[in-house]
Amino acid sequence: MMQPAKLADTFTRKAVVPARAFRNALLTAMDIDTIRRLHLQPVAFELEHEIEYPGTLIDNLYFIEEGMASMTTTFENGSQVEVGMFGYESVIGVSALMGTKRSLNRVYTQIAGSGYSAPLEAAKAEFRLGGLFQTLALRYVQTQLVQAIQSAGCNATHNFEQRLARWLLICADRARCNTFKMSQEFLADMLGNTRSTVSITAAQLKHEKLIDYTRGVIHILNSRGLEKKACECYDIIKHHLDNYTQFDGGLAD
Amino acid sequence: MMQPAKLADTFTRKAVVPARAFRNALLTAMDIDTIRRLHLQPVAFELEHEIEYPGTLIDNLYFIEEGMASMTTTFENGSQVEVGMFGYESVIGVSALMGTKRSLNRVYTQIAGSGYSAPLEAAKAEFRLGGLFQTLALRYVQTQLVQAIQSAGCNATHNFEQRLARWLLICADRARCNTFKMSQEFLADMLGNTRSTVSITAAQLKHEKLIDYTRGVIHILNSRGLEKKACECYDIIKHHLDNYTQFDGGLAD
DNA sequence: CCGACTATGTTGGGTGACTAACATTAGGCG
DNA sequence: CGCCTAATGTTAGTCACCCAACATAGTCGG
Repeated sequence: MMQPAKLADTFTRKAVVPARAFRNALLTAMDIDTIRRLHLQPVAFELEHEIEYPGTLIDNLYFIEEGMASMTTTFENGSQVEVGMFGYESVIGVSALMGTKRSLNRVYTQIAGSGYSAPLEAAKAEFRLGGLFQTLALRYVQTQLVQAIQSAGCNATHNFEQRLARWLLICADRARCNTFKMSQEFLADMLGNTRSTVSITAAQLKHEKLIDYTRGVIHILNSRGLEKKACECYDIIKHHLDNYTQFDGGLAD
Repeated sequence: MMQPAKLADTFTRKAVVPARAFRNALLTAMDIDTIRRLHLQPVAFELEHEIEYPGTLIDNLYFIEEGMASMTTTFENGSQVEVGMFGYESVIGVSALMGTKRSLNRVYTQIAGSGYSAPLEAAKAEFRLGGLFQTLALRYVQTQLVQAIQSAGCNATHNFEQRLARWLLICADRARCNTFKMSQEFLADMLGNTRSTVSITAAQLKHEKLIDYTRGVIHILNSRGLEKKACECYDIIKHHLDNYTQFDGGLAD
């Protein structure tokens, strides 16, 4: 009832609808019975909407279909750094399945979009069954771990241009969109650098016609070229994010 | 038979031995039946022994009782950075329970010690039961994620002295030992900096009587003082590593 | 006791990024 | 249309750290 017209049919008429009616990678990989047991509710993610906040009880899992969200840590000195990105491939709140009741980091919408929520209890019950949902959730956690590990190394070794290029590419991949609203101030925060540094580096990329931007709207013009600027971390993270729902020839081998 | 005298009794005589005969936090938290089903075998971890290597099939889980191991990523430019530490609180190879068949990162012994191995199949079977072992393993994965996330942010914002102090403290905690063999060259590799930087910073800490060292042996003289030098990341990581096996008043609340 | 080696100290020059200003421009809005 | 504000450009001075090289000093095997 609260679902968009087409998807509502999936539930109310109990039609055998192909799972790919979903735009979220995890939901797409699940069978219709699992989906039904998750009691999904459509959600809109408005810009800057806070999906998780440190110390708050996790009561829902969120599956993003459109848009992008960031996970950040805030330090005592006030600086915040992004430590994970969530797009259509993601489920937010899995740490609640891992034994943590409260959010550890802030997660909030960077690119407005939509998705579904699932009550934590339903998700937990489904997880306990040990079936496909558990398998997928665990594989996603593993993917998140890969992201964090790679970021840790990347932040310690790669220069700002490489990291900026990587960030833009991953963002575009997660949001399935080459244009997004995002000020330089914002990018500086995400990458843990200053705005003046962003300004200089972004200008360089713009000059090389790899990206374009004006007043808070970034456009990726040449992803191939940008990939050459980015560090290897992009390929590694992308590979995991793209393939973790695949069971043949994928990451499990 | 391959087990040390005292522990061998635990198995062969089927005596009701308190779980705290173990020195590993996870094993300590498990009941004797679970332990038995894991088919543990004692292992010695010699210095620089490679426990995991990227691309290699994971066929055992390892529980460290004494000593310390590091997980590192190696980049195309040849530099390697540490992205996780394993001590008595750890189990190595959990990613195999999460759906990855092959190691993604290198894990090797930094401080020689000992522990137990469990055949992957036994561990998987136990995990599938959905009992205490699954709960603990998942909570440990969550802990690893916290470590990686915190490191990612830390590497992006905190200076070298803070990170060195943090590293030394965590190392000492993991190995339950204030003295360990570790050259400055090595520390430089772990922290993704150069040896000359380590030399200067370590000399400073030595001058302030917080640590002492000679030719590859580091001694922590004043952990309190060192904590003041370290960034907040130390407290956060320590808190998770120390408490994740606790079910009351711990992290789950 | 003597190399040889390993671990540490030290330095000078270079650079990427920071801080803290101030300058400029594009859009939104009345 | 013109003001206001948010976004971006730019600069000078500074700092942390890198690189590469060389200096020194314990330690170990012969």
